[in-house]
Amino acid sequence: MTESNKCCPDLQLCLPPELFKALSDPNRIAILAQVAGQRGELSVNEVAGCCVTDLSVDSRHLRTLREAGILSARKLGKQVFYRANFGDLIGLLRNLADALEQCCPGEAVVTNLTGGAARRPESPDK
Amino acid sequence: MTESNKCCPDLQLCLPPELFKALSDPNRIAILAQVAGQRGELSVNEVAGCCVTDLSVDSRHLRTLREAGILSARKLGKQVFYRANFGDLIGLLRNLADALEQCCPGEAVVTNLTGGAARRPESPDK
DNA sequence: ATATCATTTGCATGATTGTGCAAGCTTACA
DNA sequence: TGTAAGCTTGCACAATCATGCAAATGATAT
Repeated sequence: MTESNKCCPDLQLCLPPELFKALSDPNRIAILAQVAGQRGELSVNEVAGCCVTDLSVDSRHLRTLREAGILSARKLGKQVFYRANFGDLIGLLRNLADALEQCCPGEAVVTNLTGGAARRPESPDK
Repeated sequence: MTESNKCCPDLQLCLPPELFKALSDPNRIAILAQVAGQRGELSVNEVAGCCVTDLSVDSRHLRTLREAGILSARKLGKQVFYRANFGDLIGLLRNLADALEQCCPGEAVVTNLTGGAARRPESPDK
């Protein structure tokens, strides 16, 4: 490549692979939805109640989500309570959406306004 | 769990693990940023120019991103041109952010308004 | 047809990951 | 103190994945 990243050189900064990796497992998504769907916080035991996997597995998934900044944890007696870090995650998603939108806006925002002419054949598929 | 997902039972639908898995690799992120940073479209060769990995590897990464709906491809002669599906991705991210925001808004949006009392020690860390 | 360019695919390999079980650790309680 | 509850960690194993090389496919040009 002679010229690279003309219009949004730091788009990569909005796309942390570690975050997406934390969200790339179906069981972790189920756990996240479980925690996020609760008003307050959930203990490891409560979270594990909705999973078919071993409790130790769920504990590890919770740890992964916490280390990714998606959940936060609080120890209370014998139990550890998890809750969703909504604010951080929402902010990150909005930032990412905005960054993508500002990146070559001609392609981004007005997909439906370009009319049928701009439509292209999807997926060569072999 | 006796009761599950009180306030947002279908949050999981906004969190497709396959999409996040496609975004979970640093090299794929670099490729995505490369394609997204371009005004138009990029051939496989052009994309590969910015990567240290083998061209066949980049071809596979592009395929992964295409199958995740993040990129779309168009064959032109011998070459295959990729471009970012900005609209779809932006919409998905915004939907997800909105879903999270509407999910237990007391916890989500006004994190700073709850005062210091609700603050909890982060990360038990062992 | 032959050669060349652009891309994809088959295969092998090393690394990472998700999982379950058992053991360990921390806290609460008798 | 001892015992149990709640959670984490060590270990092993199977599965997935990222990677590079070589071969194959598709398309254009000679």
